[in-house]
Amino acid sequence: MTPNNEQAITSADKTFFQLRNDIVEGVIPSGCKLSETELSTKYEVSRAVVREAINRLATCHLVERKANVGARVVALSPEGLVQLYQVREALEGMAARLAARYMSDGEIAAMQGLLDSHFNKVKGGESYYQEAGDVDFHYRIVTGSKNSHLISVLIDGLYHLVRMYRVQLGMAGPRVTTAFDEHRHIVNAIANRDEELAEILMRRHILYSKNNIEKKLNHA
Amino acid sequence: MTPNNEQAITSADKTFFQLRNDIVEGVIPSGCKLSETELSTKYEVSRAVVREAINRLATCHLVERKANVGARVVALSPEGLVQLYQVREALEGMAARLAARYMSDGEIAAMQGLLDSHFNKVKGGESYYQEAGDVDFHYRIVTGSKNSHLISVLIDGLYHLVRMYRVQLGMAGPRVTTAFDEHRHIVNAIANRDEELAEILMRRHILYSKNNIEKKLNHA
DNA sequence: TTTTCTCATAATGTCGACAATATAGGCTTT
DNA sequence: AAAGCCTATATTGTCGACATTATGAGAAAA
Repeated sequence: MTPNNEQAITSADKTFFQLRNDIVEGVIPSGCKLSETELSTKYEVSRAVVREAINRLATCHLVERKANVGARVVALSPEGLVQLYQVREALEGMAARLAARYMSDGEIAAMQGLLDSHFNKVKGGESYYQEAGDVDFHYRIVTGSKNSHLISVLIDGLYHLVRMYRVQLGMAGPRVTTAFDEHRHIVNAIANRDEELAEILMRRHILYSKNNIEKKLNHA
Repeated sequence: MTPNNEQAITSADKTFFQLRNDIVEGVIPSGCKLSETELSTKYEVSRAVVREAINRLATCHLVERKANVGARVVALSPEGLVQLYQVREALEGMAARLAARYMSDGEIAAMQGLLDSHFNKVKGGESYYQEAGDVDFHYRIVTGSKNSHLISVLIDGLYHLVRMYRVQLGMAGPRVTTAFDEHRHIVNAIANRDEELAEILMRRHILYSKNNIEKKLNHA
């Protein structure tokens, strides 16, 4: 799953996390209307809490809100997926560039070690680690950029949408070993402090990933 | 001012716009604590609407919220400005690329006309049009990308922070004619449907702009 | 039968009150 | 006098009730 280092303080936090998970996992289906009263009875909290949770979901682009009408879970579409990956390409490309500039030698070494361990596990046939490893890799690059805007937009926002597409469109997909090679090349560029190359490789990595998903969509 | 095509439906909308403007313009100073009770009496609305407004400000990164403590207006810093422009470079670069791909011939022609009229007005000495023209130009590129994520992150989010830095650090600045040339080159690339060049030029344009601001900050 | 208007209903928006939490100031203790 | 604890107070978090708005069913008119 997603590494959950965010912890719920208030009741609204908890409700937000639960709702977000239910939406990403498809328990609450795409396009579904979110009734405040209904959810408040279901989750056993007041409407104010549900309202705040829904507002936060809206900032993640997981739901869309209309004044005096209500909120609906975002509709998944091929165009939406393309747009999502266009933004990922821009932001994560920059994140890789900044990671090459700002990550400490220790952080880079840790990331290299991570790749090794994931590679061994995947080689041993544990397909679970493919997804988890990919997620972990991208998280480290983004946080390595030390850019608070990049971190919040990607980790608090877009990544949940990415996961939603993956889960609901059944993206377990191959592309395992090739993706690993791409990860390895990116980390090498970062280790060499080659900002330009790191950005280019990350952008191509995401572009390939998008093409792969699009191909599946069209075949289905 | 900012072209305000967003209209307030609910009371929370109105309060949000007022608060946002007061923060950007510095009426509520950077770093200031936002008391819910205080603001609710000042703006003559209930605490619930102030709360919702503050939450929305938090999603714009104009205030920072801590559970059980409250919200403070974001602190402006040289590092924050650098990070802001790093993200702008990535996102607006991609926006220019997509604008070259998706903008209609009519939209491009309109943008060229806009540049002409702004050039004439600035040549006539109306310095107000420098800022307004720059804002308008960047808005058109972003909306021209037809990418809803780019549009919302930039226009609903980062641009208000950009304006806040401009206003409060006194960025009226020269760089008028050179910026105009850069705008012209970018539009030409878009008109030629040269995605690669449009992105590169936009990124350099924003990079120059950042360097210019940094220079001023260091001199002050 | 189709269209339009009206109204009932159910949802969202707003409000004031209460509960839970953080913080500052004073008090005790060493 | 300094440090730590504790209480008073003010702020945020949560709640249920009321106000306002959108929407669909049904009646009336063409």
